[in-house]
Amino acid sequence: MNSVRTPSTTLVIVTHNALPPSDLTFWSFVDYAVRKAEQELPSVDADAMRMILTLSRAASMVIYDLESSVHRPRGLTWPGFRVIFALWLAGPMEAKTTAEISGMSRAALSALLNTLERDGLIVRERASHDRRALQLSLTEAGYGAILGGFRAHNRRESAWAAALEPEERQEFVRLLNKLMAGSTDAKAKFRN
Amino acid sequence: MNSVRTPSTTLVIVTHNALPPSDLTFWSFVDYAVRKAEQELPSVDADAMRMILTLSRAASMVIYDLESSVHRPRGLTWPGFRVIFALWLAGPMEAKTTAEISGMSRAALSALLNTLERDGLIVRERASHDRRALQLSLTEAGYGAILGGFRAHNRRESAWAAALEPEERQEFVRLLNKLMAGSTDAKAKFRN
DNA sequence: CCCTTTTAATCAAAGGTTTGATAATCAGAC
DNA sequence: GTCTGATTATCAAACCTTTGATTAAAAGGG
Repeated sequence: MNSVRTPSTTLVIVTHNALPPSDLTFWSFVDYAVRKAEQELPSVDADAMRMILTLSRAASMVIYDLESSVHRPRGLTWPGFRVIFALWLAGPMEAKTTAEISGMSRAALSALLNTLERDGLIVRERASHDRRALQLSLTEAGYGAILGGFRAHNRRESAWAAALEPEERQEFVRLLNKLMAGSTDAKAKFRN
Repeated sequence: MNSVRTPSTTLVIVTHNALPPSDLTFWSFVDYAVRKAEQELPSVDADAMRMILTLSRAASMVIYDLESSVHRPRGLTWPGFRVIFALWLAGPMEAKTTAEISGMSRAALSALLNTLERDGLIVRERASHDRRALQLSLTEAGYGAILGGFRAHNRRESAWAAALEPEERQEFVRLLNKLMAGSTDAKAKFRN
């Protein structure tokens, strides 16, 4: 276990990258995992692994913070926020479009709309030109919810963004855009 | 609607940032949303908004691709993968630690373990030193699943990472780390 | 040693997601 | 016009997540 105990001192021998699993955190695990995977599986693409693991965990932490500190206290879930956010900025639109721009499948949106409609935030109406289609729009309450919710949301975004210099933020966005631009090459699978 | 039709041509007048909502995609909505929010709410911190929106959507796309193209076809969900991935690299450990490093609450892990145990991928055992605690470990099947699953996962990570130059990947990871380092300043809320 | 507090895990209810099926409507071919 | 195939929305089952109890065991103070 790399530790030697005497009556008065504890000597810990840290070998390159040891860190007892019980001291790992969600974030420090990234480093640990990449090193361990390289030992375990020499053929691993460690740079790619580190990049994607770091990206997914960072996003997870930011989103968890926004949802739990801003939206849940106001009675909204993260997906619920995404939907009324889209309706706020893009205006009334067909459900199909809402699903696309808020990043969920048509089936997931269907279920989510039951809650949003019950809570009086949105209205479902049959489209006039196509009787299959649904037209979605915000109610007054929905408009109020997104206005207040987004203000608080954006304040929290500011707090996060303050960790980077303005030029770093710009470079960061550029890199994310470049990464996504390559998604077609990577033949990535997208939502229905 | 900014478009004029003649018998032989269609002239589209693109005013700075118009784009009918029905043509928006999950990704192009980022740009649209930031511009629209600036009009709608002049006090918005647009840089922070763009940064966090871009981050969350990029991560969502990458994760959706990995889950739907790699893990679901192999019978694993994304959270299920995260758990056996952690057990693979950090070795047998207490459930509390597994929850922390795989990024879920203890309650969520409890539910997830029912599935993983039923599928024969992990074993739950009572810890000897503390009869409240659970000791988790991979079964042979679990080990096989993560080995094959991670190889495919890492190949897909490589495909994504190929969009950036090596130095860009490094800078990208540096920026993500800096962003997370600031999370304490931002007083972010973390999972239980 | 007993009592209180803390900690580990689970349960319960409500909600959101996935995949795969079903019902209704539209669009194009004949 | 009618039939066939595509499109829109919903449903159903299985699963994961959240918050807020509850149960059981350990830790600490008197």
